[in-house]
Amino acid sequence: MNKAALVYQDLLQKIDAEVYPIGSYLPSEHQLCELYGISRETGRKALATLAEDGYIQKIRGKGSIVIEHRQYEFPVSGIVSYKELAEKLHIKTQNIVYDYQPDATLPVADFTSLGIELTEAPVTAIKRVRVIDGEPAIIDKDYILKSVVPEVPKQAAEDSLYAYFENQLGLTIGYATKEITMAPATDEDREHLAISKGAYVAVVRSVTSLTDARAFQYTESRHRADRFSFRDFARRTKK
Amino acid sequence: MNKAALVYQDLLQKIDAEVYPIGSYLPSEHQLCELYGISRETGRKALATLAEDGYIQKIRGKGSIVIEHRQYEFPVSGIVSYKELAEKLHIKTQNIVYDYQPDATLPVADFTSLGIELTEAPVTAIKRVRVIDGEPAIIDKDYILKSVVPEVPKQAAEDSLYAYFENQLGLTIGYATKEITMAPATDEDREHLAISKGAYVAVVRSVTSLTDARAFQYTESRHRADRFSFRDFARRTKK
DNA sequence: GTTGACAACTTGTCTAAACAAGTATATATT
DNA sequence: AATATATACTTGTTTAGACAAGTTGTCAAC
Repeated sequence: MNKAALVYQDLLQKIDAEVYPIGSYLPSEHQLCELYGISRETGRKALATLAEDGYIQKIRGKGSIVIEHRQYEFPVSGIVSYKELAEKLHIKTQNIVYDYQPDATLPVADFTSLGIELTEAPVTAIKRVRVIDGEPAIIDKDYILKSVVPEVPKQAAEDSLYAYFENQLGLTIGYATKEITMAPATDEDREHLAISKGAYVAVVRSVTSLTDARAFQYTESRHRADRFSFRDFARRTKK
Repeated sequence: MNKAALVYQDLLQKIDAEVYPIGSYLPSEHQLCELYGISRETGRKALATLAEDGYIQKIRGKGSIVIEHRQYEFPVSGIVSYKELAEKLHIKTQNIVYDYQPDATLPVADFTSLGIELTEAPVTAIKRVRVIDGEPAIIDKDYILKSVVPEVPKQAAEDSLYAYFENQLGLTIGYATKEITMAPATDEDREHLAISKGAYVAVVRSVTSLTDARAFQYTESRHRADRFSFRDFARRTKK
């Protein structure tokens, strides 16, 4: 890990431990240089990341003040795998694969020189129910491009897809785009989420890409309304 | 504006104009130095911001590739004022203030040395209906701390609160935390949003702070389910 | 007491340089 | 033909320094 990331971690840990409580100021950039034996720019990078993640607010002429930061809330926030979150929050969760299609196809947008073209691409299609504290809360429908991941063992889906991609295959996830909407529950939703007729679900559609910019996974998550929560931190930027 | 921001804008404009289409590479960092007469670190800052905002993906050893970027979708994304979004998307919108309380109070969390204390703080309370293309779509309930903004004219609420804070008062908005949940529609929702019994609404609660880290505004937005959409771009970070 | 200038802090911006590390291509070797 | 190697690109990390600009307290002048 690089120096800036190490300083970031150390400062974050001290913020969590209230060595630097909410409302207090972190050491100045010059002090960070001496404390950690780093250059100012390196310290500034650590501070910039803390600001980006919503832990501090930098104030010119004054310093970096620790601001209130709400922890991750289940189940959608940033791009963290379901299992990582569950472990972080010490929640009992279960993963039931109720549909597994190793040889399906999916229409995929292809960016050719002249506009967008739709082509049928081979995918592995997986449907899962996420059970939280004994109650079914989320349906996940995953479609994984075979051109990037030739096969996805059923066992990987029952455990953690992210762990399989990153630890087993050595792929590195880069970024994802997400869209959240609301929709009336379908028959499939009602069956697996145990909800009544006329109820609504939160639908989260996302496309995940690797660090080399290859999009390889499309996911549709359907959440029970009473269990759904999404938290976000945004900065006002004038550009 | 600083050099990095100027380069950011110029590159972004060229991405939009497809001088650098999706899938192509931007000029290398060394080339940016010559093109814009800047140092490498300055160019890297522009690129880092483009990556943060989801326009490019940097690949070590290769370059910065332009990736697909979905435009803002109405109505919640980042921290942009309602009016700014409406103008950007050329949407006909109307702003009806149906409740205006210049002298209300709100329980506010106070972070003392020993835990959190709730105190009643004087606020201006405003309730508005956002009408999009002739249809009521959102209810906004705003509570603005009088200790920061002594008074909010009704006219400002009918126009744009952000414009009033930033242009009239010279305040600079820094950041906001948001939480999205779903809830059954209340009588108030049904009355102003013209929806039927048993329907659901998307609830967006947010706290907005200034750049000096003073939280000064609490907002609860209630969206008609069929009009609600939220888009997000997230990077996978290993820390 | 109030004001104003100053000094000493803070963060913001920008530069030039060096080295590490990943990618791609041409070239020589087998 | 296949393989290894050199090398010329790319981005990633880190440093040391300079100057700009916002904040705060001190102190002299009024």
